Amino acid sequence: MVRGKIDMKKIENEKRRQVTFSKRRSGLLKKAYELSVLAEAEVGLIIFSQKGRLYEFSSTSDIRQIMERYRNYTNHATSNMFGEEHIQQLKFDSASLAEKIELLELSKRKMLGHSLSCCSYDELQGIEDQLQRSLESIRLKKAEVYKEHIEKLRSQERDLLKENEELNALCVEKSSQKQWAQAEETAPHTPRTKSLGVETQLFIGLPYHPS
Amino acid sequence: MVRGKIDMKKIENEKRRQVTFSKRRSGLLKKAYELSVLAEAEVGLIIFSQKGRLYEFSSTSDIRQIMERYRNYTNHATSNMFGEEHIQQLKFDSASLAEKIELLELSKRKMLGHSLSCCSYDELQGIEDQLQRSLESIRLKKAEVYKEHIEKLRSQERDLLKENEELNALCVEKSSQKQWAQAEETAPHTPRTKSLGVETQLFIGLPYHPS
DNA sequence: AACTATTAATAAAA
DNA sequence: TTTTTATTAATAGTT
Repeated sequence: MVRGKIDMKKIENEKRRQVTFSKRRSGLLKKAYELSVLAEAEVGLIIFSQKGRLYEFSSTSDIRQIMERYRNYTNHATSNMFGEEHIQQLKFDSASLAEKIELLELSKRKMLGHSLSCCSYDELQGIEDQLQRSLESIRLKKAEVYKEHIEKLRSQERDLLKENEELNALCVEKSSQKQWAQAEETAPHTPRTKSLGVETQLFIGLPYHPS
Repeated sequence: MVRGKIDMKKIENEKRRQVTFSKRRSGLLKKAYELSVLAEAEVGLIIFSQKGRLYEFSSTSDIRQIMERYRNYTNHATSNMFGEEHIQQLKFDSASLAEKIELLELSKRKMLGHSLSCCSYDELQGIEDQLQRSLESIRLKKAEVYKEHIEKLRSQERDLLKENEELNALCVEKSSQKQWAQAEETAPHTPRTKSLGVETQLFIGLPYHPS
């Protein structure tokens, strides 16, 4: 290369080898950087010295991303479900979820009237307003549910009254058809209704029907 | 670099960038090779072009060896980080966090008076009671903050009045010293203290500073 | 892809 | 190691 071009083979002189490693290493890292910048390429470079020391360059924040891309590129068959990138993603997800929970819990505590020490007056006012609005929503909803419930009961009542009426009519009809009039006179209806089960109670429950 | 040294930033001209990528890529690969030979280093180099094409160099037969070595080197402590068990754990964590968020968000929506459709009457009543309690907490806290604020203002007022008094005394003293007696009599001090607002007090209070 | 002017890299020395 | 120096290598712009 320079000033006495050297053979392209291992430098046997340890000192010289060490120096050359040091210089060329930084040159290589620099060139890797330049390529990634100038041509917007994704470059990952790993160097282990003879002594086992690690030097690296990555155009991305984490060289593992590039290693992952390499893995996907070379054998996309092997799903990357065990790739480090995937793990990093999962960790990141967990962290952001945890953060979200933190915020939600604080907000909830404040809504519950706790952890208020750090609140400014304005924030307190904001929470109060929100609670007031919530209370209104809740009360409206409650009234709505209550109304529905009443409505349902009324509707049931109407149905039952109607059924009752029909049953009464049926009874009257039957007794006249079969000409049990005499028997009827000596033994009025009451005993008959007495032994009826569930149906009967409804029958009894609504005697004051106006119609 | 050469013949019109270029800025170390992305080359915008696509053609030029492509050419530079090509030239520098081979230069980089060559240098990586030379370093691995001369210094007997273990070198792994991965390059992805902008179009996603892969170029690589490895001093070993398989760059994965180097990637593996890298992984061992960087997280020898967390050796089990690629175990399936660990991944399952992370997934489980994420899922339970997400579930927790779901619950918190629903609870929050209810507290905000939304998503009430699915609530029973009793639940609505419970939320109302809670909101009512929260509102009380908030109002107590608000009152407390308000009181503190008032107290602070009062204290400031006291301090300022005191300072004012001292300054007045000083003025009187000075005016008599300087024999301004006549001017002082026609314009007495009182109007000065009368119209004090918080900011104004400081503003007005200091022009009379003795120094 | 080849050429060439010019800068960058670096081997050797200090 | 770092700096200096002499020399080659790399490469930007051009053809």
